[in-house]
Amino acid sequence: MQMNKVIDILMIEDDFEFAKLLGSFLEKHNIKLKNYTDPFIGLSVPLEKFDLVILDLTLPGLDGLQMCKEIRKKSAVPIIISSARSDIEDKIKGLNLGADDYLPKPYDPKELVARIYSVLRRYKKIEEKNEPLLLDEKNSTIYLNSKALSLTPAEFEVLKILIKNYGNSVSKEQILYSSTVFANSSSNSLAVIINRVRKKISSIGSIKTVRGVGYRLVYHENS
Amino acid sequence: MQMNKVIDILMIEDDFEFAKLLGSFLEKHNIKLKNYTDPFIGLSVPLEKFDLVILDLTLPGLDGLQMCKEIRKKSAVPIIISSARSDIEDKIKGLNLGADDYLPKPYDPKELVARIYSVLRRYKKIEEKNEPLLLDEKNSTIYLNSKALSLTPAEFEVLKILIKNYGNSVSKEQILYSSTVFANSSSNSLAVIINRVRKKISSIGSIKTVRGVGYRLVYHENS
DNA sequence: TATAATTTTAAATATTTGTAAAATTTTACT
DNA sequence: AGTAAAATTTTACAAATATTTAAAATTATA
Repeated sequence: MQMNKVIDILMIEDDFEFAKLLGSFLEKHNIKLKNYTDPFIGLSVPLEKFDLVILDLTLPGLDGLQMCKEIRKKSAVPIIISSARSDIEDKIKGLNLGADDYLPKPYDPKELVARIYSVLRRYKKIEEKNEPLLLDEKNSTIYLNSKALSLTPAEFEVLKILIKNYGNSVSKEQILYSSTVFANSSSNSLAVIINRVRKKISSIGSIKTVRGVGYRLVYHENS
Repeated sequence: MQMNKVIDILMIEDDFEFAKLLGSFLEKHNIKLKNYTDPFIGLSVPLEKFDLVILDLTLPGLDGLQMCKEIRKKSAVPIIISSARSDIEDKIKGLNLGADDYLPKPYDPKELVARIYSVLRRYKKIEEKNEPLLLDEKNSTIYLNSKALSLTPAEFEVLKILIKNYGNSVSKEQILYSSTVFANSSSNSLAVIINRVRKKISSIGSIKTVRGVGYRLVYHENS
């Protein structure tokens, strides 16, 4: 996996030797591991310095599940629980307390790396959404600079397809046949709707016509 | 876990009996499972209808990893790979291809449920605390921001169906035939009830009309 | 049975989509 | 460049569909 940025991970694990070994392995994968053998000290660390937390369940003095709960109270940082207890109930409790993954010990460190990247990929996807038009299909809503656009159903369908095919042009037929909304539409009716959508998104982009074919969404330079 | 909304899951699994069994287990946890034994048919399904995909790795005719790749090409839908192959290399490949989790078979279905919720929580597909409308079917009550809404029987039925189908639109017929409350209703009577429910939930959401079809519940942005 | 609450009906209003004609832009040809 | 044909856009209005209102009918409740 291609990665330019070093990933900072906080681990709470009382087996110091294991932590050291794991740390040097992760280093090769662009991951910097900071381990605390003492959960109380680990908890006092500023969590925002880290991209992810690896939590051992069998900690001295404090239950790892309890710790997971404590972390979730103050932060949404991704958590991977790792534990020698492969008890199903522990797994379920851990995941329900807000952990993102649960990895039974012993594990192959390569799997840990894959899971770290998987969790972070998931996490990032939510963070980085800087497109001027944001499609929320479940809510049938399109946000223009995080403000909901007021669109009629037909307008929504058209813009939805254009957003989904951003970067490519879309044929008129592709739009017309995409939804029952256009069940009895002539192709001129589509032109009318395109015209109306154009006005509504004019502040951030435009719909270029691809003559003889269809349309293509483009954003303005500074968007 | 308290849950309003039914979670729609697409599964690609050639063991039909297993799928059936799992489906009825998940049902108890508010999860609706749609299984396809044929990966090619499964791939042709509109992915945006589903909240998550469960993928079996050992499929006839097509490699599961290949399938994972195909899905990722067209969608960011969460994917959990489940496989009898507990080979580390497969795990790593799967996770690196964009899967969100990898669950070796055989697994406890309870763990699957926990992992489904964990993945969806990360995707913010499910609102943990801020679900503005909470359905309590046993007590025939709907809470708006934890305050009981005053609804007539017909209003309750309508809103219940809309909440349960949050994310999808519901046809007028589907509502009308759902309960004896509407035994002798014209479709205009439904419009009147929708109108009244709209007023009651206006602070946190709205009911969008799907022209020619029915209605769909949506929540406001800041809810 | 009377009263209140709820649902239904029907008519008025409002919104969304479709149509057709005019205006504009693009293309290809001279 | 100039021009005619084709494609696309715009406009204004018509048609279809959905919403709102208020009052009548029904149902539930005391």
